[in-house]
Amino acid sequence: MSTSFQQHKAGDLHFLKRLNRSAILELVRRTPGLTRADIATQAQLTKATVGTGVQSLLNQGWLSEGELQKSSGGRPGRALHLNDRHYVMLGAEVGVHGLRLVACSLSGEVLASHHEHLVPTTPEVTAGLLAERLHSLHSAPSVSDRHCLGVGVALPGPIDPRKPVLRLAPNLGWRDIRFLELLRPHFPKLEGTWLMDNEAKSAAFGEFYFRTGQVPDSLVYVSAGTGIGSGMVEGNHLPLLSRGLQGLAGEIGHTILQPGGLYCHCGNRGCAETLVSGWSIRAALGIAEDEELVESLLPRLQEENVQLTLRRAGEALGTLLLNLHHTQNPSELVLGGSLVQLGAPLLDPALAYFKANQNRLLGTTQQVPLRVIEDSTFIAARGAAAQVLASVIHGPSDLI
Amino acid sequence: MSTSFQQHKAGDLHFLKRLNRSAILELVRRTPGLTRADIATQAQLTKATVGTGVQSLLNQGWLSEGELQKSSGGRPGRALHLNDRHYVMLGAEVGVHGLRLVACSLSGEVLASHHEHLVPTTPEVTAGLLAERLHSLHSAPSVSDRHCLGVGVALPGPIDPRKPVLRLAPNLGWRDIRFLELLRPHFPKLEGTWLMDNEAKSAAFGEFYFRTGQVPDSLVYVSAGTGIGSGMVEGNHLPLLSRGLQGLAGEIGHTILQPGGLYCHCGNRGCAETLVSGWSIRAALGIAEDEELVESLLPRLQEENVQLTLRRAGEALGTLLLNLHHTQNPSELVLGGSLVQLGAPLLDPALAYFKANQNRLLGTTQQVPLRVIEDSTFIAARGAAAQVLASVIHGPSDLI
DNA sequence: CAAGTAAGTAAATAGCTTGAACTTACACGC
DNA sequence: GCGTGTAAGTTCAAGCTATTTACTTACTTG
Repeated sequence: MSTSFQQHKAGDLHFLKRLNRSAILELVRRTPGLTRADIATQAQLTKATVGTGVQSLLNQGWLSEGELQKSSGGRPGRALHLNDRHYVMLGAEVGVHGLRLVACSLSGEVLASHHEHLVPTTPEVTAGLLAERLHSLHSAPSVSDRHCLGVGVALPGPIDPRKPVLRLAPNLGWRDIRFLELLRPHFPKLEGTWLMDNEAKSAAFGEFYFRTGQVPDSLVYVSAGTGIGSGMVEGNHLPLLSRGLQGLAGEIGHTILQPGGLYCHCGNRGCAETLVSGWSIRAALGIAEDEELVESLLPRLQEENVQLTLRRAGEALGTLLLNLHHTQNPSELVLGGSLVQLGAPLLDPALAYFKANQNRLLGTTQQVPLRVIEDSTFIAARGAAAQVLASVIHGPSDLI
Repeated sequence: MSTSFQQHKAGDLHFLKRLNRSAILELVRRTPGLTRADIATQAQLTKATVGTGVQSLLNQGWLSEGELQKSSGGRPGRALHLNDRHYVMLGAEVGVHGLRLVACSLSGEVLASHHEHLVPTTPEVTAGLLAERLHSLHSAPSVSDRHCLGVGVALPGPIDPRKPVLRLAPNLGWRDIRFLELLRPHFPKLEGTWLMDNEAKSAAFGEFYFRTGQVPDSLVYVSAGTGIGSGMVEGNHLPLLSRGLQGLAGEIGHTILQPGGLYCHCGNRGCAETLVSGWSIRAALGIAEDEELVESLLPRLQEENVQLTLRRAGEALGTLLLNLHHTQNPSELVLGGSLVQLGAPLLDPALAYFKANQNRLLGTTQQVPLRVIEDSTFIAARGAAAQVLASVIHGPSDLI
């Protein structure tokens, strides 16, 4: 269960037709307002092919026609946009501290959302509750009249790359859970794509896929919360999300930053998470599990030991970012997760370290764009919805 | 200049035809001995399409027919193989200590090779010498009667992902070199693909692309020599080699393993290369630049300080491997480079650390295959040749 | 030796993109 | 206000590719 679409080795005429439809849709998605003529130029197709392709996408509710462009001497072209009123994707995140749900339009706009706190419990109970909330969201006023493309679920742990199994979620206490199998029976009628993925990977995918205009070649999302994870997306036309052999790609919280350092819950020594993570900050400052970490720390940011702890964690985070820079060198880095809300005491040392050291090797002045997401509440859920959309556009669906 | 082929967003009938030819060729390449019927099943094409496709590939010298398969009740199928006698690719590596060249058949067999030592000099002189050697290789008895698909060059530094520029080769003292532009004028007649890439990436690509039978989903090659670099390849049908925004993907020698540690030549502190690399071992043991590192160390392996130095370097190497495991989690790790020749004193601690700690997080017993290449003299050059082949098969060539 | 089975080939058919001609729609100059 | 120029978008016959169906080939089994 993933977003690595069958690289369709070969195909027939129907396959070619679908490929061209996908290409047209992707072009308009990435560059809203394109005319048929623009598409023909960019996709290397003839006007005729684009014309019929666009017509069928209009009929099926994927695209809508907009205003006329300004003429540049001849007949003005008609702008094309995503039809943002016909389809909807549902996305959800099962986090350590609660459930987050969104209903998304094709362009990534959040039509409706829901967030509730939840103490970690069994997969079955969680699935039941999530199903209930999904049903509510699906019947919300702005959602219920749309065709639903599917449901994506983001989970806090590594996913098997070959089958939809959550291998481990240390902070939920789950292991080898086929979460979709618990969820689907609650939706006997809802057709469409069902998928699940790691939360950092879903978030990375969403941040990449819903981008319009200048799209980066690759993007890494770093999720800093109870644990630290990352996801990398790459490849413009057919975005690829690496999972790795065991789904461990992006488990950067368990890269070693301090050989011989403190013991991590995984059993290794000196993991990044022993230096920067929700749990290590709790441990350093003696904050109990049942207290909200961010809420209890925000009033205490002036305390000296809090400042010191966060500065050290921030330096480790900066090192982690630099190591990603020298391992995957993404075109854009995005930093999210609940720890971001701790603000400057944590982030300033991290960003300062990264900015000061990223160009040492090449000696250039080009800075890798690094974006900090202040409120990442719904980022992973929205990313899971993006994965649903991508699986429909690039996958074997006959909706296109 | 790279191996990220235009993801041909869309296409016409001719494009589809070419796609199917490529798919057939790739299938036979990966699984020699396949029959037309097998191909039809695996590529989801009809017998008729496969028949005409195979015929055209036979005519063009890509495939050859082999023996009849054993019948399973009906007419036996005829085995298909790569025609390993018609084409040739040239690959070269410009290393810190010399030039390595190979001529490769389609299956990756080295038909002829050449290795010579060379003290670092200017790009122009190097290109002139390499051109001379390439000419010799091209006119070697087993090579000259074949059609040459092109030339690939592997270089010891990061390559710009958008244009064929070697941005930096610290150990050669080069910066921003358009090496192909120095090389091509020496070959007024030789048509075909010309490309250059980082040596670890070329090596990774070759190890992945020439594999037959069970092909891993992804592969990381770690090149341990004067510096430390890596390359990752992913995606079975259309192998993708990530370079990153600035070509820094795989510069794992400059990931920080020891915050606040020794200064690296890049200006940062605690880079992996300060702990494990040709130059850091030289520095630790006082071996001069003009001595061959491996040759001078092999007789001294019993010395206590040598053992200690190599053990510490080995532990750092093990950490590096573990960090790759938790960042990219490749299906297979391959370790090459000149330092491998130092053998057990360096490798044992590295492999032991990696094996002991790779499964802590998931708690499984599945071991990631880790292959050590004893003699990696021609690995990168052969990989560059593989990239030439891939660019012909997947690129816009009309040879297929 | 006949029947059965599966691989591979040949010819007619269906479906997609193309190319060229055509229509539409605006801008510009007089 | 009108004619000309330019470019967007549409229409339809033509060309090309994969498929479908029927057929031939070639070996195994009873």
